[in-house]
Amino acid sequence: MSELAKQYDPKQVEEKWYAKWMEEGRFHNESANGGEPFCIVIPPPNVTGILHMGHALNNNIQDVLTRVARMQGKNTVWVPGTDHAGIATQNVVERQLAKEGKKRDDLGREKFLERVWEWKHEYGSTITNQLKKLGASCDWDRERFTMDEGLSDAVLEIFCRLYNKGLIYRGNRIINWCPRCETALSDEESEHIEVEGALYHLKYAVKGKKQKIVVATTRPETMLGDTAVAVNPRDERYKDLIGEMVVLPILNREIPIIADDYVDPEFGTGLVKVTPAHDPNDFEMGLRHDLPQINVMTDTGIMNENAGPYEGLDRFECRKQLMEDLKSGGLVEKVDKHIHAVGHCYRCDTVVEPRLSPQWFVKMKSLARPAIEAVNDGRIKFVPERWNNTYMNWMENIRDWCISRQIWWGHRIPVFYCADCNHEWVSKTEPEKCPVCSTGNFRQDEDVLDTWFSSWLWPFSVFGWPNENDDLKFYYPTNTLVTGNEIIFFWVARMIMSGMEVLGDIPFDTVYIHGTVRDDQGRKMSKSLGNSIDPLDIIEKYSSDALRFSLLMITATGQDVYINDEKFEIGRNFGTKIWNAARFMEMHSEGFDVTDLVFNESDLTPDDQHLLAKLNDAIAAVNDNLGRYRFNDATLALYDFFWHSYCDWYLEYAKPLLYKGTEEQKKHTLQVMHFAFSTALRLLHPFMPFQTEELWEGMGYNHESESIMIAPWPEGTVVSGIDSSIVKYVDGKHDLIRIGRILRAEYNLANKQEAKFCVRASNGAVAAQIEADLDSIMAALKASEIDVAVDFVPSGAMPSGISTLGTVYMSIEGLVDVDAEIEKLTKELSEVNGFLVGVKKKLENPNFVDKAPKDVVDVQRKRQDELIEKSEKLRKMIDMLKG
RNA sequence: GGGCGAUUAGCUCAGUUGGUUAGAGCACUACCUUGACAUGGUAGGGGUCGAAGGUUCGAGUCCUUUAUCGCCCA
Repeated sequence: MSELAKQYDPKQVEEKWYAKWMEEGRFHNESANGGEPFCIVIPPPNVTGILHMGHALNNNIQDVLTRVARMQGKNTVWVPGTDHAGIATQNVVERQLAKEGKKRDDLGREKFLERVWEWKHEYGSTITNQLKKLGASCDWDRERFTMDEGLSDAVLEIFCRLYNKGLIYRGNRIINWCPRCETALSDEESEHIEVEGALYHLKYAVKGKKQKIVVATTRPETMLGDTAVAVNPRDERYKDLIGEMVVLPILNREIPIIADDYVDPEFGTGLVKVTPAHDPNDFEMGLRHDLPQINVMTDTGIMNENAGPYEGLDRFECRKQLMEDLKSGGLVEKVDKHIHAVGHCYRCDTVVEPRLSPQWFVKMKSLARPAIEAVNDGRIKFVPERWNNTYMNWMENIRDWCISRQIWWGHRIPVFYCADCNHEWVSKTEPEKCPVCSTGNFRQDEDVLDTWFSSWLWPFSVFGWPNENDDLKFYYPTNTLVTGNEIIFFWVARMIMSGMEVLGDIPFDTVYIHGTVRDDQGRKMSKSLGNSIDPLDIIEKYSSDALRFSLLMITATGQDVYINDEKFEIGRNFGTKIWNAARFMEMHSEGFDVTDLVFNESDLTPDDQHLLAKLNDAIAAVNDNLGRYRFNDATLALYDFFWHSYCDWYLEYAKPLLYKGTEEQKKHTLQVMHFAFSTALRLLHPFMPFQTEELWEGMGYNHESESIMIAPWPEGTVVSGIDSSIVKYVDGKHDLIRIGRILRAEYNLANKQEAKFCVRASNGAVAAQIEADLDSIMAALKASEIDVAVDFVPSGAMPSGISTLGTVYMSIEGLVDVDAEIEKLTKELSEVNGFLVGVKKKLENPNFVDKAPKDVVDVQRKRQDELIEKSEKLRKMIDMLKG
């Protein structure tokens, strides 16, 4: 046993152990080692990312699951990695270039990609290094990156397979376009945010009539691309207008009034403008009515030549200018405030422009079917279960996935076009010639794939798919996927689909969805709000263990977590408590052999049994709660055991034995203590890996296993032969001690003052139990003497309280100067009564009650109640003393 | 508009299948530097469980209605 520092120094300890674990290869495993597999794949963070509290929570949970499985002896692998975050990373490097006054086009595609790789090599491991600070026991030998050769191969492979199956196609459709990133986005990447906009009511003239009609729109600038006006065919108001032409203001284009069921007669005026090139519904309508599609904007959101006089204006500038022009032409009926959800780019927050554009899509319907079944029949379980609904709802209404992006950083679409014969084909490798006409005159598609098109393969691509191999066979399907709700659609659902499609099997059996980490006002942590709490700061200030333990303790299953700095004191204080308990044991363990913790069960005292029963309970609680992903309850059980059962009760019980007991008693007590402590330490390890390892070594428990990481995980009942009636007796004893302490507190006995107690036990058996156990009770109560009798009758000044084992009396004779106490209390009583008279007088005065502010009156009422109570208490005490 | 979640102590939250007196941490009050620990100990105050109705021997928990807040989808 080495000597424990008086104060625990987490910084040095945490660094030391992580390095050592790495060095000893404790995180690594492989299929060849056999056994029962346990595997988690990390939700790969953005390579541009820096660790935030959400990551901390997410990885904490994964690490707990991983460490438990490892201790259970499973062949455990937690695969780490990052994704290449196409748009985000490209943005970062473009910003870098901008500082040099350059654009990506200045470099060209190849040179630009070199720059991105340079950036990746320099900064790309920021987040993985931060994960190490958390204590994440990832198998770093298996670290993957979605742009790695192997994973890129998987992407091309699946693309070709789906293309050849007809599940990938190119189509000219309305997609979400980010004018800042200049790329298409998938529906999921356009975040709907409620904004206060306006509903503009515009007047269009009906051709050949004096009549003007009014259409309502939220995006007036798209009017320039209108090719029809639509009404509901059943709308009586406009029946006569169907088939007429209207003249589009400004451009004076003549467009028809059409009838379509899509139009909601209740919305706006019941007349809507139709812009097939800029709205998905209008697009559909346009197809039904064979309308022209007029795109009025460029890639960067500038009005194009179709916008007539507005060409060259930014879309929002155009909106302003156009409205002014219409207003001065008397063509605006009104402008109403209107709150609506507007799509924003999830990478740069720019307002997304729905826009007609040729893009690549994945047909999702047939992929979704087996994925729906897998969840429906319970092969994949969501925890909490309610996320099933979210998943199902999305899956059952799934739309095709736009996978092409007009950026450079990513997997280039492996589609080739022949310039001579127009043949289009896919190839994983760079082709030499057109397979149809053999010309070398062909080109590859310029676009790259959505980043999620690589991460949806993650559970098997990390194991080398499409190459068949033992690791893939052994670890797939993986076990638990741990993630936040915000990527159920982006990632979780798609992984299930790809897994079912490619391997015909689920990618994981459980999806645990944890909550979002928020600040203490419930706001999402964000850089722009400046309310982020950096996990690294918390580690610096408290410790990684404290961060981990606190975070799990305050995170109820699936609920959002509200945090502030102070919450992490929970974990720090808990760590300190355990450290000091260990130091206490160490102080008394000189000459004690920690390798011999086998005690004779028949020698167990009531308190021993009570402690060991609580240990059994804690083991059951931790295992049960982990099984149900109730991490907060698991940590609470540990907290309660260490702090209350172990420190508050057992350690205090042990003190007299260790200080004054016989050698036999000392040895026995230490055996029980070390047994319980080392067992509980193992139970705590997944939650506080560093400190538990430090203590495992410091206390000398490493004779059992070199590292606590691989010590056996406590399961089931670790001590048998515990008599539940004795455990119940000790509960009663604790209650009795509590009552005794209340008496001491009520009479203000100083700590050092010993008091005489009497217990009228509820029956003879209990009396005998107490008699046999008197020393420990006397120590806990600082009693000079305890009389135990079933028929005790108090005499003199003996206040009492009722405990489950019987009535407890405390003699205050000699301890309290009765006369002086009576005098003191009487004085206090008259003072209280004086106040009471004053308050009553006030409250009986109707002027006061009616005219004074309610708050003030309430304060006085409350004060009256308090004074009455106090007065009665004092009178009782005085009577007792006079008694 | 549809779906989901939340509403319990001053604050942040637990409360599982309906079951004794509704718990924890923080904060607060009093006392305590005793021999592990003041990042601590002992004791204490603090709740009409958002509102209304219903089912039940019994409701924080189940049902209905409703209010407020948040999230997702359209």
